[in-house]
Amino acid sequence: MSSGKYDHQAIEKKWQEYWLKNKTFKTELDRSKPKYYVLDMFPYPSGDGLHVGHPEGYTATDIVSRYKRMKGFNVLHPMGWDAFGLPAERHAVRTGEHPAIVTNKNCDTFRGQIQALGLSYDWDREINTTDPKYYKWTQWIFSVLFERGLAYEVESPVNWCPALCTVLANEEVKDGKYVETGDPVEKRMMRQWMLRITAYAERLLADLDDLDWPEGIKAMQREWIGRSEGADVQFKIAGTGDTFMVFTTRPDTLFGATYCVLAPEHPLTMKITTPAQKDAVAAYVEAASRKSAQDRMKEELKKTGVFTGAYAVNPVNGKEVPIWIADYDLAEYGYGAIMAVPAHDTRDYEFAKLFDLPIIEVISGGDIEKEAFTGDGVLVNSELLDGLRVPDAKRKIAAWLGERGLGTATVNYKLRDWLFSRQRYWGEPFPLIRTQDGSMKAMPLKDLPLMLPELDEYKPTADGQPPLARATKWVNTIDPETGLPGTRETNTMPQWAGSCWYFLRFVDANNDQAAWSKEAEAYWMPVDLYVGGAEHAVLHLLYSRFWHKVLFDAGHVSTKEPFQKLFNQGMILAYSYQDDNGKYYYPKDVEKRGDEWFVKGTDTRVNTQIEKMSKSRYNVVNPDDVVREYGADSMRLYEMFMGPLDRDKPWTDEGIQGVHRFLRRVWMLFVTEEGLPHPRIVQSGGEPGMFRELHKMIKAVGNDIEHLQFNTAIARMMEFLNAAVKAEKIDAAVLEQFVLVLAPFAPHLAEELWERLGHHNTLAYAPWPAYDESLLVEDSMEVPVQVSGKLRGKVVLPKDADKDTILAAAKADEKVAPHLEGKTILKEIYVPGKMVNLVVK
RNA sequence: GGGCGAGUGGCGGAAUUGGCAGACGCGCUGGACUUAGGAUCCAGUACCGCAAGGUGUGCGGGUUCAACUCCCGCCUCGCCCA
Repeated sequence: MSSGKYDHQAIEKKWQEYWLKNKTFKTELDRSKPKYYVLDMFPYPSGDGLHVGHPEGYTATDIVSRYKRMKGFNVLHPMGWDAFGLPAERHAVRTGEHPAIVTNKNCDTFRGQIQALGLSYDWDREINTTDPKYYKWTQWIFSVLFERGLAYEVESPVNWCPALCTVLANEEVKDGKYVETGDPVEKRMMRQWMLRITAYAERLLADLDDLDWPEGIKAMQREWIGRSEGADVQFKIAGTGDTFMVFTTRPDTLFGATYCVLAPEHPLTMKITTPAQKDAVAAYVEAASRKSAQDRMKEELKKTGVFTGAYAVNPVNGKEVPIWIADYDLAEYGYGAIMAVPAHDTRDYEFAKLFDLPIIEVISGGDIEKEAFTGDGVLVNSELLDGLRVPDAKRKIAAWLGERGLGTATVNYKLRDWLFSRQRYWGEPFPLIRTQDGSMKAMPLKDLPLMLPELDEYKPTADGQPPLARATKWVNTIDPETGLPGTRETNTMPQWAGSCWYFLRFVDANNDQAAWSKEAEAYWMPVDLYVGGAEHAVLHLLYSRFWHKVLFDAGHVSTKEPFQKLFNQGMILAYSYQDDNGKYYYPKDVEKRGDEWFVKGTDTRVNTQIEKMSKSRYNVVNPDDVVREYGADSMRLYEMFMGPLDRDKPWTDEGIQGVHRFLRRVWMLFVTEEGLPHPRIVQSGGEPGMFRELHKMIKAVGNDIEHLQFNTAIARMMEFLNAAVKAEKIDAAVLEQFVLVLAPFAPHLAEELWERLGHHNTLAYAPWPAYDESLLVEDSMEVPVQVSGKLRGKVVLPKDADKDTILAAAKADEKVAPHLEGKTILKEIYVPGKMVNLVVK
């Protein structure tokens, strides 16, 4: 490396090897230092390799990690693989190859790509959710849940995806399709494992308050949990002994209930339907079973329903009201039955208008001829409630119902229990044995892990059972404790399981006695900074919080929440090029002529737009190419310089050239064309102004890193460089400190320059430079002068000039004076050091 | 319909508490050095205007000596929930 060129490939290879060989970023438990735990959402290692979106969050956390190390923190910064998942299983079904083989290959690819970015992970803590040494503990945590009564089996309507031969959680289904693949999803009754997350609804909601998370994410979780206060009210079915329960947030409007609605899945639906209505109701139920919950909510706009012929008795006044079946009432919410008060509920109002059902006003204040009135008002037509306002009426009617055993005040949640089983091979087996007498028990820790059996084929069986059913020897086992024959569960856990606790494994990743030690957990937890995409706003973050709280209750962890501060990086978008027929073109195949874009060498005009990167849009940027051409330091710097971390922003090739140029200019600040130390570096003296530039920059960059504002931090370094290249001579101490400030951002280049400045050890643990506030003060100040709010001139004065001096100078300024001519000064405002404003008439 | 977020030059974006709008970078224009430039360096670059000056942070109002920033009413886009 004797040449004077900035050879990013050689420099980056050299330092990446150095860091790995010397285990520079290996972290030990060290109580003499304050800890800082910085975590990335670990990736699913797909066959496509890393995407430029991944390094965005990873670079941000890496900068924070490197900065915190220099600030004297003991930093835990680990990486691993969320490696169970469908693509590997599909590959196995196709090829017969064990999914572990392709999974491990993909992990190797990801690791290599991540190491090529110079990220400072402690690779001794790498984890892989598919490793039996890892999933042993996932199974153990499941048994903790099981033993605490939080896991149960149920026969329930599930989202069945025929294309995948598996069920999906509600959260994974949108618009009747699997969100990941777009395959259609239908309803089917199946035996399933559920986790009782609803038991934690209240705490999952309440504990959000103390977290340093984006408000939007907290709002989404609150929305998802969906707490509402109201009452359970019992309705009788006229002429029979049957009753059904409804939950309502508006028991005060009971006197306005003019009909009831049962969900198509409600157990009474067919039972109460009169013979005349049987056919219509049956057809309706059948049609509803084909739609997903999301579809049904969407279709509220065009409401549908059918009359059962039966009537319910309103418990408050004994009036009979018709019972309808409609799919705007979902079986999964509340009791699958509602009382409808069209006068005061928008959806009920629309339904009543459509089917010509009566509308009775019970709260005055609106105009129910026109629309439902949902606001507060005074009760009318409600006997004992007349004259009360809504909140008082709610209290009174709840008490009234309670006294008569007709209802109770209750809290209801939208959150449902978590459907926790999948009909797949490539997931964690449930550590359970069902013995002949039908009882179920969790396997003891000493018998874990329960390994996945080897199979000849990974397809579901011919009769539709999950792939694990093929392993008959594995399924039919002997309970080692009782010696009785038993069977194993053939479902596996969903992909969320491994990611629900991986942050805990990182604190003690190689422990084979326990999932983690108490000491390590107490020292490292909670995660101080967790960075990832907003797409995990609800699912992963809610599931992890739930497991963490269970582990907290069981005494296994010491904090009630896992992630103290959360930050969501934005998406990296890219330009795409599409002709009028919708066909996409690669960026290399289009060119700009004037203001328009064309397919190269043709007259085919293309439209440009900024979109999410995807293979089908031909606009994916491959990080390997970027690293090869510009280097990892340029890649890191560019992704941080593009804009605020939390915002979506488009990738441009010119942009990365800009930061690459910056790094090259930094190189040339230190190294001559011959590869020698630049003569501007002097041991003493040098341009005195550079000290102030340096200290200004140190202060600004440190502050920006603390606030995750990397784009402005980089701008500050660019300003410093612009000043430095103009200086004849610069003190070596100034440049040395500049290298340290640059190090978290462009660590390879910084290490190389640090070595060339005569150091023999890595700068990873060199102290972050301190800035001297007294050096930041300028001797003179420039004060802008406004006349009636308009900028007219500027005066330069010694920094200790007093108000009178400044005002006098302002009035005398040659640019300002003409604007005062012939006017009266009404007011003189001086904001110290900032501004003069002379208000004239 | 509700909640959250965003809207600033040709482009990405800056602007601690209201105090010089456009930092920094890209692009573009002109120039220097060059066989060459996609290297490097210098100068310029919000808009209108020859200039003096005027106008400008999605739109319309308001508060203030002073508003990208605060308040009221709208518009557009994104996400989430209905």
